Amino acid sequence: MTDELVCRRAKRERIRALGMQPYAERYERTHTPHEAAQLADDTPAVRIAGRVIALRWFGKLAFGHLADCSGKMQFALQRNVLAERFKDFEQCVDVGDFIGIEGRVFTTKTGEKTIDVQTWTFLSKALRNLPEKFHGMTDPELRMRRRYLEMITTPETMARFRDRTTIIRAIRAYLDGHGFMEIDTPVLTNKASGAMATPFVTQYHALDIEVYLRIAPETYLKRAIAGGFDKVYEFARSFRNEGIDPSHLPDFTLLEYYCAYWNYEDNMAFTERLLKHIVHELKGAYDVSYAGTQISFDGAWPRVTFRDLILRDAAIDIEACPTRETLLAAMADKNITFDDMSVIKGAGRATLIDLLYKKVSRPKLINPVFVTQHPIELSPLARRNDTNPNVVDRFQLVVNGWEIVNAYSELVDPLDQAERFAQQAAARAAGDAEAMQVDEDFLLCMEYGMPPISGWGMGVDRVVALLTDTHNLRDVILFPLLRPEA
RNA sequence: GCGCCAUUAGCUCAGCUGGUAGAGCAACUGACUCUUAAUCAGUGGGUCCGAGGUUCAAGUCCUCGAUGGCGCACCA
Repeated sequence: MTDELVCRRAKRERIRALGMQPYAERYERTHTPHEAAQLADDTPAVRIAGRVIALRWFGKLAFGHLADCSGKMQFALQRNVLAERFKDFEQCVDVGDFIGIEGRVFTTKTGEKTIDVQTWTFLSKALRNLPEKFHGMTDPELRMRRRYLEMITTPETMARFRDRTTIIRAIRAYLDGHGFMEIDTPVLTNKASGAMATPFVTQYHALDIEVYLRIAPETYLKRAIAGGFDKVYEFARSFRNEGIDPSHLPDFTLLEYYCAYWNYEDNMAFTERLLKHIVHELKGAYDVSYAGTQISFDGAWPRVTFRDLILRDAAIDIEACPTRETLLAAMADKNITFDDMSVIKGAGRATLIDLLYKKVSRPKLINPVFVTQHPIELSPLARRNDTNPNVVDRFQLVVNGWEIVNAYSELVDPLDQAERFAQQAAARAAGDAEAMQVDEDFLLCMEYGMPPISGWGMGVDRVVALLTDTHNLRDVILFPLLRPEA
């Protein structure tokens, strides 16, 4: 054990010996530190509580700061005011401890509002030192493993998580204000459906079955529409058994909503209004700076089809390439290659289109753009376009090269849905772990009838990262998953 | 999964071509009634990520492993 640990444990006993409780039960506050720092001089009997984050001793005088989530306030201890209790403080209180203080407000020579402590109460002993105050914590592993320390030492971190809550509240308020109803659907499910992703699997002992953590709430929210609700949403914590990187988490917040009688164009219009509102609520403007580039949410957001986008960026017309082979030939003709060419080996035409899009187009989409009319093979739950049966009525909102929103006119034709599931099942049998599982229960629901629907999924963590200029999704969630410490 | 990089005191980091383990902050002792990265004097603190290897000698070089970061791939 280090010196510090030994010493702090000894102080914990000294606190008891002096008749105090090292872990007190409660403390009656009159103000937060932030509020108290606004009070007029000579306001008496101000009581605040918090963590001691700094202490400076001058023999018979000491200054320190007490902080809570509202902010911090300076306090002064004087021996000629506190008498014996001055020495007790010196012997018992360390940076990191929680204390309550009561005193009178004054302003120091340097102009800082300060509480002249008349009495103090020990609240809770910290047995470990806080990280160094000047550099704070920079080791990314420690910052994530002990996020609470980063929160204490880094105000920007606190601000970021406050912004996250502000954004989520604003979204919720907007949806509630537009007639949507927040509902809850299962996390443990029989079928991992609603997206193409590898699920987490676990065992449910009571029913003796395998269950899947949801990868998306989609099919349940649609069941709720079938049941008669016309506008529903859920902030759905979803789980995907895939890699962790700066834009992917195994455990992330997927907001989905569904609205009866809308098509994807109604949905696009609403999406644009919703997101502009959120950006403005948080930033007070429509411009956002991200990693040094300016992103503008202002003006009407462009809408471009998959076909036009690839035509523009790669000079390939995907409609003129109806097969995998013709498309590969066109790509070869334009000298389009991938770092790892093995990815195109087993890829069908639709997957190739998707790869092409991610390679040549998506990284260029910085300001918000709606990308529409995706290949049908990539969209097993989306409604087929009425004029072109090879594409679906779908859009993705792309910002900063990230897919933020994925939406479509929902497929509500049970026979078409059954066919799409069959295609997915075939792909799955052929070894595609991410192909969708057949969800008979969802099909049954659809057979009883669903109205026209358009719905939507949004990566909340990505939106928060974008609006807070955060470059790794693990820094917009408080406690990311890491391997256990050795 | 693959590649590159990192890991030294509680925290932030130095430690060159191999030669007795260092600093700042934090801690401890003392001085100090207006400081705020307080200051000054002194003291203690190390499984140099782990296991092997090369060498007279390894924090340093080599191999394997652990954890983390970044990039690639998969994916929102």
